Amino acid sequence: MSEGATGLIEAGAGVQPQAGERRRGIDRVIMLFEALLKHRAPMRIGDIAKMINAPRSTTYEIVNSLLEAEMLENVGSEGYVYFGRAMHLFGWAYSHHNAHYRRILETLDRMAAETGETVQLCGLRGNKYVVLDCRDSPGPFRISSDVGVEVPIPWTASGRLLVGHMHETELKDFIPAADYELPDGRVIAPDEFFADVDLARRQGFSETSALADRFTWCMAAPIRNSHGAINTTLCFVLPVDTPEPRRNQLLELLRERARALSLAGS
Amino acid sequence: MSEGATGLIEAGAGVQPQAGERRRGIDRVIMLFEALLKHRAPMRIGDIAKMINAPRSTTYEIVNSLLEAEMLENVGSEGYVYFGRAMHLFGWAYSHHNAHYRRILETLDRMAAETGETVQLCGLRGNKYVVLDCRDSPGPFRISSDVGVEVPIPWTASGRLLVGHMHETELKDFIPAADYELPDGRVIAPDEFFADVDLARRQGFSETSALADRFTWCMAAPIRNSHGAINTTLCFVLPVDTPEPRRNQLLELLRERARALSLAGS
DNA sequence: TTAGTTTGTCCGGTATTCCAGACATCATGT
DNA sequence: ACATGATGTCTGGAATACCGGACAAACTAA
Repeated sequence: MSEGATGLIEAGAGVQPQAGERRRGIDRVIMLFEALLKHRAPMRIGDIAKMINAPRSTTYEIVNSLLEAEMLENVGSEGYVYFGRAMHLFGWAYSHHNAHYRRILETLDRMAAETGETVQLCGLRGNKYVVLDCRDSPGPFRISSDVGVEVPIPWTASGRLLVGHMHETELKDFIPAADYELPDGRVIAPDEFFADVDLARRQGFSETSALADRFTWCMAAPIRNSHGAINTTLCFVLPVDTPEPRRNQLLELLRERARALSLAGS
Repeated sequence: MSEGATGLIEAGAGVQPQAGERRRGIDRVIMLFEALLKHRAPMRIGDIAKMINAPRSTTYEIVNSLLEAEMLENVGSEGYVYFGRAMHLFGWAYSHHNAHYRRILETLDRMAAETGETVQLCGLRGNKYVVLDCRDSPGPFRISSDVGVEVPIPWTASGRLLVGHMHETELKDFIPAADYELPDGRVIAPDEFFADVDLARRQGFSETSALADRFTWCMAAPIRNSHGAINTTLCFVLPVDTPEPRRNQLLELLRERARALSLAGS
């Protein structure tokens, strides 16, 4: 247990400043992109070098190659770089290459329009939960900037569904111990979490209230791929004080749409 | 003149099968992504190797690295790979990192909803024109799959605006001679094109009818960045037989919205 | 001014990546 | 049955990509 699982993510920024290790250009590139994603804002080359723990000269060379390929882009007056136009095209290609994903995005649009609530598409990335796309409620000010930000699985309703295929022993290895601690300091008992996962699997949806955030009620329903596995979830993010009848109505809609998007019958 | 400009794009697929040339991993990665984008569908590793002219063993190693980073993804039963989830997140980060781009996308949504027509956001990529994003008209069946596909500049209305900052001599070097030939075999006289570019610059918009496609009328208006340069264009794609009054009305809307999105006053 | 920090570029050497090729499997066709 | 071709893995060796470090220039602070 403990945190053996994090060992997989050796590219994690910052840690292990062990010097003198030569690495491949490809690996540097991957680390660079993940660092940029984590930072979520343009960075200067020197800072990138520090963040991915690479020599400055190497970083310059890599960044220049990527700039030329438009995978990175100069932003602002001097020295800052961020993702470039090519990335946008690659990402667009990813999200439209199959009819399935396109249908999911259309559903997202429709649900947001019909209900006026915040709708999200969620998935896993390594051993963390991420929002893959979202449509924000026009009402409350809730900025849609958390797409791609990694969040501990136990903090989320979707997370409980997305790990539904794992046994308890696997889960213990998979989820870092630190991830059971909520942002406000409370700690979720792992056994309680495992029970939640089990419940979510049996009832085919998951709800959390005031978990990662004291003011939100989250509900998630699974989208299954052609093998019946859960790749992504559909998810409503509601104000906690949403009246129960409306919650039930929305949950019904959510489950129906998620079922319609799933590829395999039971 | 002739086609000296294409020399810049040495990563262009297929050509120059000269063997025995060692290349950096980074360059292989870039070529791989561009090949995938051009192909617009999942590919097998062996075919990728041929397409980017790399040794098979090298290609396997690179692909596996990228798979692990989720920049590529296995698709289908066996052996096919395409862009992965990480690409989607990187691309999302690109298109949302600044308020400007977000406003552009919202405008795209609004214009599509208001008019029911096909709206596109266009830009340059190297010496080609590309659609960066689009909202399709619900009416005619026009599939929105041309985002990211490179098209010769002279085929498009937007292209005439996007090269407006260049002198005639620059343009001659910049645009490959072959790009003046339309898909149906007609050839645009370069001088005529230069005159079009000049006209577009002076009147602040550009229109083409039945150019790249016999059945469409395109109109484009420039979005200027804070330096007054034209980075992207907003564009309507209409049926050629759209009545003139409506065309004028749409053109007015287009110019107004594009102006509102531009950052610098004149 | 001086001293300190950061940026961008360049260069020589070596640790390593990338390449060529072999090999076992599997699929397909005749 | 055999022949053909593609897939995925592995290995040794040589070309070179990456690294450390130096350098000039620009910027800041006192």
